[in-house]
Amino acid sequence: MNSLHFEQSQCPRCSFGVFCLNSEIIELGRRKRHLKKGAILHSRGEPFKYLYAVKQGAIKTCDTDVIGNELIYSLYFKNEICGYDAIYKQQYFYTAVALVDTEVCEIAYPEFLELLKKKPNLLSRVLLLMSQQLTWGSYLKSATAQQRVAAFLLDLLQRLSTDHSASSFLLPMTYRDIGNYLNLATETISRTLSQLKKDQLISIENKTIYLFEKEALNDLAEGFFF
Amino acid sequence: MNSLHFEQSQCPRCSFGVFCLNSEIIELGRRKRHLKKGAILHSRGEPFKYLYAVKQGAIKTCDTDVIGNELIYSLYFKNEICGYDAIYKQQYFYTAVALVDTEVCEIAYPEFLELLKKKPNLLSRVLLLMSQQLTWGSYLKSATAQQRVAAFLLDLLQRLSTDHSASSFLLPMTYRDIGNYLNLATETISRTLSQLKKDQLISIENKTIYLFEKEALNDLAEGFFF
DNA sequence: CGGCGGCTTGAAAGGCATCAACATAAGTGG
DNA sequence: CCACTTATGTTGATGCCTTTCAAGCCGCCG
Repeated sequence: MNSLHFEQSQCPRCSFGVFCLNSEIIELGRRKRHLKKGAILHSRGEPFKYLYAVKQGAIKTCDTDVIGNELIYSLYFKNEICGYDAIYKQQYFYTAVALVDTEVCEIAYPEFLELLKKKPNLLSRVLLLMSQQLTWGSYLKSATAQQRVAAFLLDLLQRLSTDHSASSFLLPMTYRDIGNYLNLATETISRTLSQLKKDQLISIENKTIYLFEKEALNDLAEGFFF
Repeated sequence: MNSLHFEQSQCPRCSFGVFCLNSEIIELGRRKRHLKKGAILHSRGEPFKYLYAVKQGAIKTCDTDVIGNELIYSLYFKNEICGYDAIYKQQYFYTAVALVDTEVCEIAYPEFLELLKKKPNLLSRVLLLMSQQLTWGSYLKSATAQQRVAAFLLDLLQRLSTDHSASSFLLPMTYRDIGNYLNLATETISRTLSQLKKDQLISIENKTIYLFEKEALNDLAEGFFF
């Protein structure tokens, strides 16, 4: 689909995908943190020190509004880097929480920056990946619940599966989380997924979601993918 | 408010704000383009060649869905850089259109990258500004029309005014554009603004919007600013 | 086994979209 | 400069989608 997938297979030694270049980053990110489900990686407003590379599991960045509702701003899965948004204010912009048991690598920003200055190839890749994050969640602008859910499913499939032909993934979050991410009530998520099941586009067993009709889902999502 | 405003005054010779460093960028961006209101800067899917620094005016990046409705993904004003999202796919992710008569500078990406490799200080700044763009539009996740409109007004005030104490700005777009950006109907924008006028929080003369009660607006916006 | 969180389904309420009509402003051509 | 045309903004009435509230079921973990 794009250049990223090709390059992800380059380095079999770690899970950093394109971000790994001659293992420098591995050295930088050698300090691992293990987070239990629900554990806080960092809180909003804390001084920014580390980027975090997700090696296993899933992270949400979120915030709670005045009424106490949670809003999820971004999701980060395996091989994705979390924390770029904190560079600007030198504070974490959101609170980051583990959605499931998760393993991350700390990447100290000053060292990261030094490395970028020394390694031009790495710089190109980092800009590439930051650019990618600017395009994330574009489907959140779509109007109806069905559009957003369909696009979300295709997004997750792409980001959670290792090979292109995959058509199922393990959902690493609750319906409430999905709702908080898509700006929809939990009940709406449930109802929309039920409808998609009834229409034979997907099936769900426990936490595994199968996407039978990716083309049809993409039509519903108004062509955000493919 | 943050480090950015301080540094914006460093270079009086151009409008690049923090992005300007010892004038290298000026050299890179010396090719200007003048766009009439409504003119297309680039279309979705075109090969990515240039970043664009907005020197005057305003740019929207948008797309039209299946039904023909326009969706606006980002807005770029004076001193802001447009096009980072195209790095990832090496194609422009959205169509960019001038909202008013606009002047931009072309920055060829290969040269830009070379310059970054040579100038570490510039690199830090670029990462800072890309980081900032990751935080843009976070208020689009808020629930009600009033919240989104209030946050939008504060956002525009901050980005369109040169000094902190300003409390008015010239709206460089139509209500339809605002609606397409906030995912609200034109009529809803009109009604919401009318209500804010009635509540004495703002006033509007022609295209100039005055924000009398920034604190109150911020309360409505659920604290996205200040 | 009990309790709690997560999921499902129904009914009702509310906010925003849509449609329509009109008012006003902006742009165009004579 | 004015008349005409088009785009933009305003206001009201109606309907629909999603939220909210409520009740019940299921699965998981202590």
